[in-house]
Amino acid sequence: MSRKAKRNGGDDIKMSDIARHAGVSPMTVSRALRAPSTVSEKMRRKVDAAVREFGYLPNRIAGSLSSKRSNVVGLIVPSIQNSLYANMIQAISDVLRANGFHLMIANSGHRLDDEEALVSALLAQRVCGLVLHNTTHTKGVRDLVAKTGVPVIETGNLPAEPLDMAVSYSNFEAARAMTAHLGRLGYRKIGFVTLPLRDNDRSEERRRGYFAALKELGLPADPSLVLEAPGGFSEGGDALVRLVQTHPGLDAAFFAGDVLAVGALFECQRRGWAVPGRVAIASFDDLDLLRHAVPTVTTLRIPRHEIGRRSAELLVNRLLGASPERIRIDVGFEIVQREST
Amino acid sequence: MSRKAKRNGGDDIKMSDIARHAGVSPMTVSRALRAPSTVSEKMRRKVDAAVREFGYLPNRIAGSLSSKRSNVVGLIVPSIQNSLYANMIQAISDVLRANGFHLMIANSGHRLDDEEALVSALLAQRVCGLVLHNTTHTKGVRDLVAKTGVPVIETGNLPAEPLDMAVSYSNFEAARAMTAHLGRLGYRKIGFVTLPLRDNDRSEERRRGYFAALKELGLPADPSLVLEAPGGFSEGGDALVRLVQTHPGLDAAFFAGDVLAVGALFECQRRGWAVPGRVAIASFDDLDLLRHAVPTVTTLRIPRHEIGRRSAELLVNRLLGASPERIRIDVGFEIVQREST
DNA sequence: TTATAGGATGGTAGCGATACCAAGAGAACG
DNA sequence: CGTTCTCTTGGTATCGCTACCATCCTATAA
Repeated sequence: MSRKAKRNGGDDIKMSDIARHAGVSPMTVSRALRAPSTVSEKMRRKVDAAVREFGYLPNRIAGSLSSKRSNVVGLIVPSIQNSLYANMIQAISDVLRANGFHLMIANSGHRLDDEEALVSALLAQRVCGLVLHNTTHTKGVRDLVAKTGVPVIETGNLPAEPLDMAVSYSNFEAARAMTAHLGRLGYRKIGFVTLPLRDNDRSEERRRGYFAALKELGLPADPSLVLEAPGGFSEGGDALVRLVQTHPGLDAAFFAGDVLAVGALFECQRRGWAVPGRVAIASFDDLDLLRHAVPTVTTLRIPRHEIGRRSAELLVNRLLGASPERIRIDVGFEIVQREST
Repeated sequence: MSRKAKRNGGDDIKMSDIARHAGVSPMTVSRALRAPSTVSEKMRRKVDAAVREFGYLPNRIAGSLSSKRSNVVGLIVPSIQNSLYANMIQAISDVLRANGFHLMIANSGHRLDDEEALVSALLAQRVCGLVLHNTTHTKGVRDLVAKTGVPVIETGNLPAEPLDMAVSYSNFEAARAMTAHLGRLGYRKIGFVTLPLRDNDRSEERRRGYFAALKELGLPADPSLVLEAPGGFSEGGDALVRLVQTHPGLDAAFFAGDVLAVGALFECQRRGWAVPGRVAIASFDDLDLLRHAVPTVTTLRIPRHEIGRRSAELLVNRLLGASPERIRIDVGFEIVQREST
């Protein structure tokens, strides 16, 4: 009673069966299915008829082995449970599907070692391309990528030296721009709440951007204005409360994660703190929610969908024959000024 | 310059190479990797050394073809862009990974024809199991599943007659329970806002549940109290406003989608309508957001994570040898009474 | 000691498709 | 009318691994 027994529900029609029943050679069946234009009308009709009659499903595993070509792309995200990745995944999935590719998804849980294990596993499955939502990798990952030569897209941040291709925005620039924006609006005591920094280059970059902007604004860099919080609504609220308590003069808070920002906003509503009267709130990433909350929340719009789309397009082009070259695309970002600041 | 050329970054070490370098037969390598206990300590060490030296990655495509066994499970969801599926996907992904399986994800965009095309495609990839977030299928899907005999999990709703295995809650019962709950709280004019009904048995079931509850409560079934809205915050707000305008006596609104409910809540905040003073709001699905919004929102807690986990567990058990049997698991739901009602 | 079982290895034959080359059938040409 | 060229079609040899069976070796029993 192996898995095998289960898979064969008694059918398992193969190409040679179709060929026999259609009165043609297996090669003709193969061609009729993959490149109909190379086969005469008559043959194609015979094959199509037999395929329909038996409900034949070509075995892509065999096809891939034989052609040394696969149509599955691997994607590794830190967490599936995050709507921010969802937009990107959707876009990738759509572009791939339109080009006959499939998507294998795995999540690394923000752990670099797990990323390496997953890259290995996906490569063993012989994926034809890889999308990594991460730009710092273990040596193992770099070696594997180099050795196998699979096309790789890195995203989530703009690496100085991409493994292969990168499509992203700069977390550093985005955080800097938002902080500068707050400064321009007249805020002088700006708190910063970051997601965990460990194993996460994105968070680290954002924090650097925040400090860079403070410097440019001529504001003091006060480390006690920076709080690290795990994701979640409550954590955002808690962080804001702590900041306000330790810094009575705080006039704005920049949250490097949209859920944190919304959590903070709710906390303000609960406590009756006017936003932005008592404290201004700025967020990172344009969650739909932020446009509808009361007040609406100032944030950075990151073109997540575009990132996904362009990543998949680059990958597909390469798989379809484009010559390999290091590409680094900066999709940029946009500050969306709303009521909360 | 085929894709092939790209894939061979110059390496492509195969099992026989490892065997040669380790001074053993290919079969021993195969066994050392897949069932180390069937190989002597000495052999295993030789093999491991060679594997590490060359950075050998077994070719699972070849393995699958040869063994007629695959370790990839296919998942089809209506849309990836929905945090509600995200919880389930995460759970599935985790369980599968812990058992050495991988996940191929596709989205049907709520179109049954697309679902069929995807089932075909995934079956052609020879996935060893299928999870469908949908319980009404085309004949084509039913035939394919029957013919190939792949284990299938249906979820998203409790089908009367599952294709194979089903893990879900009852949309009908859930909607009925919430409507009854509102009735018990004393609300008498309860609006209902549903997601699009077309090709979506879940929405349809929820609506039936709403009407069933009204009947039990002895309340009139007024079709004009039911509004169909595409998903989205704005649509939720719009729907509520329309309901209130056409039914001045409306005292509660039940939204069959969490985003709609939150949109309505924001609209109330904007208009200064007290919730639940002016109108009570109830939601479907326990988005984290609802627990933190102001006011917190009464809703139905659907154990999405558990659904994913149990689905994957059932699948894995079957793949590991459990005998096939129709299984239908009702994971239930829970009413979470909060401030909004 | 010889017989016998059982565990560890190796050899061989596929898995179901595709690549590549050879062969046959017409069409176009001088 | 034969030759060359192009378009279709078919045969054969893999692709890289695993199933299955044969073989061998060592340990235990008789």
